[in-house]
Amino acid sequence: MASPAWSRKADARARRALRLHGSIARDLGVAIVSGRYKPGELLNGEVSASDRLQVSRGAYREAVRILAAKGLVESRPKVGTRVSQPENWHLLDPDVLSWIFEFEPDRKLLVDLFELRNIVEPRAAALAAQRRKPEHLEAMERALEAMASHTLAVEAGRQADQDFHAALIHASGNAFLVSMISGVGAAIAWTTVFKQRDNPLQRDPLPDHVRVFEAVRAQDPDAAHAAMENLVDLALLDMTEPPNRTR
Amino acid sequence: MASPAWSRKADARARRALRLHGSIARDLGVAIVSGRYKPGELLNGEVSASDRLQVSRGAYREAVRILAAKGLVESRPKVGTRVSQPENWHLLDPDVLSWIFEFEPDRKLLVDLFELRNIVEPRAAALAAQRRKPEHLEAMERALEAMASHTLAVEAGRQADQDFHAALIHASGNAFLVSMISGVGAAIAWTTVFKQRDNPLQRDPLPDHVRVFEAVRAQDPDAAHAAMENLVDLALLDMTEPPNRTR
DNA sequence: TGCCTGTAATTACTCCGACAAATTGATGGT
DNA sequence: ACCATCAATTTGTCGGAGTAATTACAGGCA
Repeated sequence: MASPAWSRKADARARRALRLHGSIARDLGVAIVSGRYKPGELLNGEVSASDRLQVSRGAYREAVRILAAKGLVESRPKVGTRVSQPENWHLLDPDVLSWIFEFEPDRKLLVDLFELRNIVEPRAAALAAQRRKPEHLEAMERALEAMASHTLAVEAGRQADQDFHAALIHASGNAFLVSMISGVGAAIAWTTVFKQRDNPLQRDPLPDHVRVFEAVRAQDPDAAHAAMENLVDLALLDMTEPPNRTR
Repeated sequence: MASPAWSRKADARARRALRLHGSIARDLGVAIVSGRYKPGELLNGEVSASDRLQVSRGAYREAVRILAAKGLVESRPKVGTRVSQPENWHLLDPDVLSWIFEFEPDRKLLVDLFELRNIVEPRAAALAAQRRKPEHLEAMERALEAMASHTLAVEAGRQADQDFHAALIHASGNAFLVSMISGVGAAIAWTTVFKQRDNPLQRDPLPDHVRVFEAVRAQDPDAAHAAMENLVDLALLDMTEPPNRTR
């Protein structure tokens, strides 16, 4: 729970970048999604809360506005600000997603996320195979090359992985898919950090990606669908396989 | 609690419910998603903007925080608050969705939304067929009865339609699907209002829903998938068929 | 010329203190 | 017992003042 020394500086930098109200929102947000504030629970009044946090009432109010915009809380005059029921949370909001997977790799939610990915990405790949334009192929190819030269163990490699999926989704031409997957991809990449640290991946994920790319380039929707389904399934296995069963 | 009609009074009530900062956020939000403020454009400074709107800087700032939380704008010191690129908008946020479809039934986005629904809902129905519990079946059955007694022309009927889909998604057991479809369903229901007004639906959508329900009750994933796919396809046809080609 | 550094100006950010509005719960009257 | 009214509490709104950060420009240096 104590933040390691290496992260203290990064924390401070992040806090400044988030502008106080943002960092307050983040702190309250993780407290909510991690269950420290339970649904239905009433937060402290604005005056006492802002006083306890040593910030002005305005800054605290802006933080609450952010959380309310993401469906985490609801404030009403006279009654106060209470934590919303989880079914009202905007789980696909990139910030909420990051707050969830930043500290709490909850098993159920992780499985649900991959289930969603398994539903959406194969179909997106099929659409991409039908609609992809030359620039999409170029972007995907660049990402594949970057994945080949780096690895998932380093930041650049994970970024390339994200870039590949992002380019593919863009090629699908559906604005909602683009909006959804950008945040989901970031959350998955975040969990990959832990995964790589605890139980480094042996299998090379590059061939799976190449197969998807080939199918998209060949304008074969069914093959793209199958290849992407296979990729996501394997990724889930990689993520959930028991830690370090060396043998 | 049916809203009698669009009235000035209802608007005023809604404004009060949104608490000024919420109504400002809504106004700015629709202005952005409708293109009146273009991506990359710089909004007026806080002082001039709040002065022009005749509100305090605090209220305006809270509105901007809401929009920033939904990815519509980005504000930085010294440069100001600028409209984000559309690919950064949180399109699946319920508020953003409602702002988009409240005034601008953009053809492309509507098709994209149904495409998303076509991807997600059949698979969700299949999952529901595997995981549904008695309470889910009861909720779906109640919704079907309500759909039968009312019609899509009245608010109660549309609500029942939404309830049916919501119950089915809940039965899928995937938290992210639940979070996504709640807002999507509301947006689609909103477009249905226009649709019903301009070109009333002849076909009775109830049998399609019943087929989905039967498949889920029978725990037949494939049948549920097919029935739901058929339902969504027909719904899109109903929505996009040429207006009033009576003959 | 080209790059680097320091500085100034602009803008959002934060704070403070006060009052208004709304809703709940109690209180009093019928 | 019921209804209307009032008071208290909490969020909502307001205005102004000062702070911090970032850009852009100017100047020095190679």
